[in-house]
Amino acid sequence: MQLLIIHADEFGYSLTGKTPVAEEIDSNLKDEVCFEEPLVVFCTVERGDENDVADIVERAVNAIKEIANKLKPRILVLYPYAHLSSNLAEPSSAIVVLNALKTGIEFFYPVYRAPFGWYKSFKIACKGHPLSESSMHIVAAPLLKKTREDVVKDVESRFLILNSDGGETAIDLKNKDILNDDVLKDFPSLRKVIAYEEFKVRECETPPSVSAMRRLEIADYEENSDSGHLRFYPKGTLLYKLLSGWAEDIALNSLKCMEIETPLIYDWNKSEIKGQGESFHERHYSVFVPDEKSKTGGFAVSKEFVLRFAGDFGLFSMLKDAKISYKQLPLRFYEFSKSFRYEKRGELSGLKRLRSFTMPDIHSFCLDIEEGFNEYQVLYKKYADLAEAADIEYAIVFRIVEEYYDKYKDKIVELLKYSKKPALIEILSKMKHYWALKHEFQGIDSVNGSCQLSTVQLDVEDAKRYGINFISDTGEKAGCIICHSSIGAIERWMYLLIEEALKKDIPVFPLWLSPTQVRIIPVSDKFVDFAVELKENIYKSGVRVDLDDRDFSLGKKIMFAEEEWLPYIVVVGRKEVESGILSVRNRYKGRKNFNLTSEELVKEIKNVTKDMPYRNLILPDMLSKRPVFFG
RNA sequence: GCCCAUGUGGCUCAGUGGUAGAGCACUUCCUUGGUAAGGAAGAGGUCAUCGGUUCGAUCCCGAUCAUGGGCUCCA
Repeated sequence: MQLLIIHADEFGYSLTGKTPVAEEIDSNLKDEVCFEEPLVVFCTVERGDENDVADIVERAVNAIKEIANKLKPRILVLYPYAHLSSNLAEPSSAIVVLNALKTGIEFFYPVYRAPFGWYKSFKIACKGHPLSESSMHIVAAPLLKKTREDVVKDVESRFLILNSDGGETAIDLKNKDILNDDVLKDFPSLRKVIAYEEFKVRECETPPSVSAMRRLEIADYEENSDSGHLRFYPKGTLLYKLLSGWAEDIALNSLKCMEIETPLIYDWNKSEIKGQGESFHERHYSVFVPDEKSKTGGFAVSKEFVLRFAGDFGLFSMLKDAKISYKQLPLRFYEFSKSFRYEKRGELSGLKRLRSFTMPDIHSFCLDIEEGFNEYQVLYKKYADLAEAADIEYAIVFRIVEEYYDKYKDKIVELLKYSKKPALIEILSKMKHYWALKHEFQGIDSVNGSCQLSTVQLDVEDAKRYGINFISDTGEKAGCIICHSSIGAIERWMYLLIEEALKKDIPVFPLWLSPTQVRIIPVSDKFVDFAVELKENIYKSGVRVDLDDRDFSLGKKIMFAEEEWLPYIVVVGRKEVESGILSVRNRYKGRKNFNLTSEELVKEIKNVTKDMPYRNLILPDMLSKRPVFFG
């Protein structure tokens, strides 16, 4: 809310016509009014003010009261004035706020409110003394966290385990013995998540991926950046691109989402941005811009931007302005976006917890809960497919408001059937956040820690809050049901892929994600020509293949390949040149050697990686041409 | 942010109140090999940074920064 307050000798206005948003006024009211010795409060209600009318009004009333007490005007004139801000509230909510403000002021001062939405001509004679003019920007308190805690205080939750056959077992999370209960005996992954998330059981070990990500030349710390911003070497970049490619494929080819791209920085002075920031505990990066008017340099005081801390801003802002008909629903959008959160120093951890991370987000805007739930199921299944394809350990946790659980339990069971897993269900006595229902796939690392990957949230409130409406079949505005979802941060997938590999005796990535799929090692440089030809042939079939042409002994080159977790190692020498049969070491089969032709090898690889994204190698395929990034 | 631990060549680590050492990697040479380390030589370090104590600090003390763990928070 923006206020311009003027202490005047005289103030008068007359109505000259209606604007399209004019409020109805009492016909008895005079068209022309004049006040002596008033305090005129020009007031602009801004978008976001309606979120917490009581708070914003209280603040405005206090500010006005403070000035009025000093100046002792005869009357206060509350004058709706749209021109103090470029970020106006909806007219209907502006009227609500203005009326509340009038009521608030009436308690201590006589007040007159000019009509909203009329063209008016006005005359004002400002007194001109130092206190006679002031302006102020009233924003809601940064108290959201507290108020949320207050809201959450009387939300009760209970937990149960829901099986894919619909069977329920209530569990008491006050009692740690549940971890050894028979209910969890057959579901070790779910047990780990409950232990880690609910009982805070910690192994106090460093996840081995923290050093492995560097040793494998996937990711590394970047000393010239801030903590929590990593650099990715070519192998890490390939992993990242493959995972992103998968996310994109789901979004664009399978779900036919519209893809958008929105800014990375947003105006911190906009109330909707600030409002969200507060719910993230103001853990954002601030971006200041140079003050162009300043001759001595420095930053513009009036401008502050934030690096976005979630992916929703751009999309929501775009849709707020869009004209949407019920006939177009559901609408699906995809955005691949980097988010920035200024996490506390001690919260950062390898690839698990970063200050910048990448989220491929899918949002579906739906007609009603039914349609929302259909979308929910579609998204859930896609994300479950990825978790299976990436071959990582995960468990499912649902969080649901009681009434929705009663109504939609069957649909959840359907999803659990699809996943062939049970889930931990948290049932909330009432709404705690904007969602009525959400689930998380909790990935599990090699030290029994867990972290959230994919999530889908059925949001029944935000559309109203952000003004995302569609026109219904009766021609009225209605709020959408929003399905928020993300496959999860790409960096976290990388984290869990490395962790999952390290749980095994012979660590290895899934073939479709292996930076190099086949390594060819000539026995000596006499066989390099043959090896190059073989490499070219395999490469043409769409397999990531490279060739170790360095001057190391055979044994050493094998060792290097093993340390890189190479899935297939092909040694070529005189025997292979003569017979055309390759000796292939297969890491998925206990590093045993098999005799295959190159066609059979390609066929096997193609078969295993069927339907998965593919990208070419993004490193030189001759190892002698590759720099050593680490070690 | 708080508590604990760590910081020595590109990597993994020894070591000492009198300014440093190994293995690997790197460069050059020899070796032309059959499934986890063939051989030799060379080059590489203000011992995280800044202060303090000391005749003298990489070592002792303090602060800062970075990394890991716990709390808190979270995708």
